Amino acid sequence: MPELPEVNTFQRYFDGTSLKQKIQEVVVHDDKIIQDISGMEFAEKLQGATFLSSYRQGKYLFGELDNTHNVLLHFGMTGDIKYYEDELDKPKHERFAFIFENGSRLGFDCPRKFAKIRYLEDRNAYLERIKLGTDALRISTKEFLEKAKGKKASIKGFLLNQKILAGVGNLYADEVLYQLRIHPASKVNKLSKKHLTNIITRTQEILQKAIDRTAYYKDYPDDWFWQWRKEGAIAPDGKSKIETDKIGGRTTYFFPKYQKLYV
DNA sequence: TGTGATGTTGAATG
DNA sequence: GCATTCAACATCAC
Repeated sequence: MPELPEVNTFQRYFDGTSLKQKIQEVVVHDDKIIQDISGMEFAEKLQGATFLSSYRQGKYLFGELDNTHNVLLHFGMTGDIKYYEDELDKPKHERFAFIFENGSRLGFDCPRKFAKIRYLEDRNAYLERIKLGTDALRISTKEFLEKAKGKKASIKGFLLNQKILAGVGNLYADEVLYQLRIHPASKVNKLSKKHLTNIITRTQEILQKAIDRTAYYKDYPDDWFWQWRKEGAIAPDGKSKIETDKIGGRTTYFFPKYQKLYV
């Protein structure tokens, strides 16, 4: 699920449900995804605290507490949050939940347990330490071009690198390169300044449109790539067949006849 | 039944 | 030292 538009949608949901209510208790069913401290310590730190606001950078969502500390929610591949009152609505793979004073809960669901939850006293120090890149929606063309300079990596791998820009994942990277007819294995240093400018501009347009549609794929424009992004697909021109390859470490879908390779 | 998945990390490699 | 690649993590669905 969660790339930048999905996490942005989670953020709105979090803001709309979980701010400004005191956390009465935290229940932890499985503390595998809680980093550095035990589930019990996590619960103790949060008991009695209140989320006042949130901050998102790329796929990283931070709940900002009234004591200036932060809770980092990173959703991994299968993380999700759900606010509910009735126990019957508890998500199937809930790993922990905040219980608020009004009795409602914010449950964190995660079947695959690749999510990472952290209690952070100093958010900026953490971001500095992991060298998380500028948010993909906020990066300037200038900074993007600067970071691209001399890079020999594939454009796909470059876009996926969260230290370069934060927020683009496997699906949206394929989407951008399809829309611009650029082969994902093209080398960054073989792409023109014009290409690179188009890439960052189109990336931002796509992410923004996805956000406007609350990351709900069925509402995306008809000509977007995601619906062809599967084995056996035939391009809209009715001729070229889809191909998959491992590029930038991830399974990549593209139309080799339609997307030009620059190497 | 085996395979791969909307992600990240640290170790290995060049 | 730097840039880049790859296996590993845990579970589920096709």
